[in-house]
Amino acid sequence: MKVNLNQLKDEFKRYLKRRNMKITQSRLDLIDLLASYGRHFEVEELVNWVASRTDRRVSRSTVYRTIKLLQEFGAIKEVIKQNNRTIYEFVVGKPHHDHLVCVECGKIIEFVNEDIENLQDEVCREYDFEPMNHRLEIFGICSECRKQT
Amino acid sequence: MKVNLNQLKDEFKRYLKRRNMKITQSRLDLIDLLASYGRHFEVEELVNWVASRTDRRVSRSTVYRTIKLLQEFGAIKEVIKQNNRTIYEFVVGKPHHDHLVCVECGKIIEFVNEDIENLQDEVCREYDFEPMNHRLEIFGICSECRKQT
DNA sequence: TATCTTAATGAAAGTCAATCTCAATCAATT
DNA sequence: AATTGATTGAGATTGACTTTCATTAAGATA
Ligand SMILES: [Mn+2]
Ligand SMILES: [Mn+2]
Ligand SMILES: [Zn+2]
Ligand SMILES: [Zn+2]
Repeated sequence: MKVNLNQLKDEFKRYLKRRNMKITQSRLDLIDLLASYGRHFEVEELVNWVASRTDRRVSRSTVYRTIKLLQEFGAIKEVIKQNNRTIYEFVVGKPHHDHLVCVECGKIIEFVNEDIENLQDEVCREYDFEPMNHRLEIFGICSECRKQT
Repeated sequence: MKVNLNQLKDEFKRYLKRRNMKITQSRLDLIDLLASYGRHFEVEELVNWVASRTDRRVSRSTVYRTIKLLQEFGAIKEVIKQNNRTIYEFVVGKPHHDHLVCVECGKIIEFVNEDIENLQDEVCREYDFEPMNHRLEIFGICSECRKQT
């Protein structure tokens, strides 16, 4: 699914205004970068990536702060928590999905399953629980890793 | 579901033997303690709890090492990963289940849903992925917290 | 039982992701 | 342009977890 970046940035600007926050260059740069990044990422990875683009420096602090902000805005999500590491994903324009994680090679497989989603909603209704977000991680061994001896 | 503690400990002892590991007092103490603990827990909580039982000291290092060992043995599982904290559960004698987590009050609600489990297996088959374990966390607001204000 | 081998332990140091502090800077309003 | 207040960067700090290594204890052997 294609996203209109300008439209996204406008929404983000409005979001910042609503929260009495300032529209800074760092924030716009990061949303730009993330929109084009195209894979799951860790924060430290992003810090280095931003640092390698010499045209503008964004500190580690700001990257962490902006990641949190973009989560609240809804543009990114924590999708995998494993070994004290957090893997994020830019989700704008992507339908919701969950993940299979190979514990051997680290490969991440995405899957969409509406039936599971619906059953989750049913469970929440049963417990009068208002779901905000969820994370389903299935850890195991991918087919390629199983082939190797 | 009731578990026979002695039987569990015997299995654990055999498990240790198989791995050429020693049956130590710390290890037996911890499995004893966990079997009677009866709620979700964090490691630090356990460290303190063990420390408060003055009859025997078990160091933080040993608690961490044993937690990992008991995970491999299959007696405990990481069930919630939130805000850089890990919540564990003693699972012997409990049917598999997943969790609703209230982001307001921290309450944890357990639920069992065979349909979701089966659909997960289907997804894994579809991707030729061999699942080892999974974690489904649904974050939201519980009914009590929604009532307030 | 005494002896021997080797794994386990505890205390402290180390690691690493994430957060905090605070002076300097920048956005936005007037 | 001046003012106000949020944001930033650098480095310090936190907190969960791991590692190191000298000492202790399990358990095999005689
Ligand atoms: Mn994904
Ligand atoms: Mn549980
Ligand atoms: Zn793999
Ligand atoms: Zn609640």
